[in-house]
Amino acid sequence: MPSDVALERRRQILDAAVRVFSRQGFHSTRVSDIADEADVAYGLVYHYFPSKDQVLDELFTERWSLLLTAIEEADRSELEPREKLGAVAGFIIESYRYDPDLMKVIIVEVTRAANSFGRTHLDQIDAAFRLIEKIITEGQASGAFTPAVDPYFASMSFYGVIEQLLTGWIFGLLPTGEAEFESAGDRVVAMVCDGLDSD
Amino acid sequence: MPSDVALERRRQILDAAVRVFSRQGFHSTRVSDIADEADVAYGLVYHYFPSKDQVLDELFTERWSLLLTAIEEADRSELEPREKLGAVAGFIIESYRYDPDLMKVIIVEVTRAANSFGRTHLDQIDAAFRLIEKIITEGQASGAFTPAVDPYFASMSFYGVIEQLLTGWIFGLLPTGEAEFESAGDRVVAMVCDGLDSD
Amino acid sequence: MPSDVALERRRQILDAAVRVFSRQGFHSTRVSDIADEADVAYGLVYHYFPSKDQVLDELFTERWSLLLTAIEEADRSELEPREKLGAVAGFIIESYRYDPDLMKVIIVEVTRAANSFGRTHLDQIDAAFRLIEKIITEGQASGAFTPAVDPYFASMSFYGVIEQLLTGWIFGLLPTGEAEFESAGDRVVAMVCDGLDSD
Amino acid sequence: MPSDVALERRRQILDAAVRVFSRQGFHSTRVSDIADEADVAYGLVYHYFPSKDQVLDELFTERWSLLLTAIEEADRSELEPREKLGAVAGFIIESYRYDPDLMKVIIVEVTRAANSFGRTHLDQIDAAFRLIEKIITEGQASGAFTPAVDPYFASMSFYGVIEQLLTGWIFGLLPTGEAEFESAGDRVVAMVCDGLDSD
DNA sequence: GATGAATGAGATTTCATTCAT
DNA sequence: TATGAATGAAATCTCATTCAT
Repeated sequence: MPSDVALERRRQILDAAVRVFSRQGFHSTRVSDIADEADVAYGLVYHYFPSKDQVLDELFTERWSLLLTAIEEADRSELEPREKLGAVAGFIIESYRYDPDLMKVIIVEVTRAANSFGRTHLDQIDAAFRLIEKIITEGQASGAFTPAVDPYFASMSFYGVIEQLLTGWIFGLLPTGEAEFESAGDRVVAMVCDGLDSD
Repeated sequence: MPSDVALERRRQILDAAVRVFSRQGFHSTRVSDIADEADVAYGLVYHYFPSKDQVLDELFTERWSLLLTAIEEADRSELEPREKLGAVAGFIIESYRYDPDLMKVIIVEVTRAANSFGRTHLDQIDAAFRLIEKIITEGQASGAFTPAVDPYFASMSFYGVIEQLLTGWIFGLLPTGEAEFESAGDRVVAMVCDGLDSD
Repeated sequence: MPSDVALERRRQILDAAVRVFSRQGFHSTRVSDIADEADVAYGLVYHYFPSKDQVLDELFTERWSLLLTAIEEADRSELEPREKLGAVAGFIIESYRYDPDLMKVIIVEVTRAANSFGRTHLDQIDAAFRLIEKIITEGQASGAFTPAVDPYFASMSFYGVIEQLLTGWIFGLLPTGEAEFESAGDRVVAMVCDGLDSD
Repeated sequence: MPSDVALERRRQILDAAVRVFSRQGFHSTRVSDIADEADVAYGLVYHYFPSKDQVLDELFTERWSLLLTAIEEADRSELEPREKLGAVAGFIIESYRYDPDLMKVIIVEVTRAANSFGRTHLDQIDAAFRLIEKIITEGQASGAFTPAVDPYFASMSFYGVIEQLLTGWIFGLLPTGEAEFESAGDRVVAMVCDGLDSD
């Protein structure tokens, strides 16, 4: 039963880790950087986490489980299929708006890291794709979505568009700002649902 | 004027690097691993490349410039806009089919590596997005594509779908095989151009 | 004037330390291991002992002073010289029978540790050799023992045989059991006093 | 096929390790101490040895295998049983005379280290006891030695006396010098074979 | 060109000890 | 007395890079 102050310290370290991982990347971050950023002693990081890897693992899992919950909720809602996708996109975009550093870390260090963290968390990552797939399958059943596309492929495409959007923001290739964040969800949904072709 | 045998050695080392980078990831790969895989002496790697980073840089640049050329060629062709996108997607998919290790390395180690190689090569990466954007802009001008979407955003979405497709293959989430490679380009184009919505 | 409960706690910690030192060796034992084994809080070890070294120091001194007393008593007794040596050997063997972990710690961590605890406690160690030497010298004076051997050398030899016996038990090279413990003292004395040669 | 210079470097490091292990003890020796003493760069130690432990392992095994060979040779010789024991004692004593640091390291860090190196090398250690046992058994068969003592116990006793002698030298409790080294073997044999009792 | 030994800066991790409560 | 969080000084080991041959 960890005390409140202990939980606070963990949070302090996790938050600091997000900032330095985001700034320097996981591999260029030394544990001492995390400790310095958190303004705690070196060893305290190891008091709370067994390893540097575990810090990232926890950051990822914490946030990703929220994402899974959000997709499940969208799926269970009374929304139209297209709106469900909008809710999912909106959640991810809001996550970025709220804590861009954390989302940057997740996208840069985990979801494509096929030889390290991505492999470790593959089940969790795929769980999101499966949940989105479910929304699409239901949309196809209801006639909202075309049956012509494989729903799992469509799920990955949808996620790919969102991740590329965030990547654009991270790299500074796409503009950020209130207006952008507001409209981004709709643009993603329009892109994926309406497609490029005219008419 | 490097001799033929020298060029062969360079190639030998680059090809070996692709294999080990793909297998272990860039950070887990030691220079000695590259040398061992290439069956050359340790120091020879440094005879041909100034650093381990440069090996990856060269692998990326070599392949990415082919991609840029391919997109330019597609753009200059007489194809319909939608077919031009199909040509681009097809080129990337063929690249993966031909040398999955190399494409894995590029996607895993470069295009999202916002704090290292992705940042270094951002201009080259963005150049691809700009070329694709051009195709889309022209498609909008000709009436083939809807003017409702921002062409640069559409370009990134298009690329995001392809990269996610390859990521699915890399992680083993999507099936690979002749049939899949054959149809993949069309599926990407259909996804991006027709969208999910029925009719 | 430490309270009874305080003395109990000290004992609890010392006894736990014996078990973990014996099991893992002094260097592989963390202070937290001692605390865990003793079922007390981490910091309490430092409440009772100034350092981890001091715990071992105290374990050694406590037991070794009993040994010194035992040898002195044997010397002061009315026994024959050979029987005095038997009493000394018997005491050490009984010590092992009674608390093999403690004797293991003493032999493994102290009496040969020429660069650490053995050096620190050299006076106490040598005091034992001197007392045994005294018994032998008296035996030589009384004609029981041959004057041909240097009594200090003989003392060390006698102790060396006993320590090797215990080492054999510790390593599992020599069998342990009631019968072995019962006969061991006589066998040591026979070895040292009668020698190997026949007749 | 390591080159001559490579073998020389290994030797240089091993010899330096003997000196620092002997001076400070294994646990108080940092790898940098070995490197400094050998006058080589830090990393070179790891170029030749996978770990600090392996350095000690090699030192022990190298010397101990010589001891095993020496005991085997003594056993195979035409000497009387008592003289065979003298040859064994003499070899160990000469080993100490020739390289006291190495023998100190072996006795202090290995042969009693029941939780670390002693356990690891138990088979090699016991092999020595078994070979000595064989000499004693043969002595009993020939009538030279009394059948009253268990030969394995006698073997350990014999070794215990020698190791205690060396321990005495190491601790400075027993005088060293040419005369002592010369006579030591005979004294050990006299002690073990003739015993303490007069006639 | 080719070799692989040599270098040493740093990274992670451990853990004895201190200290605030 | 008792607790366990906090500290930070090492220690081991890695490995990119250099260099002598």
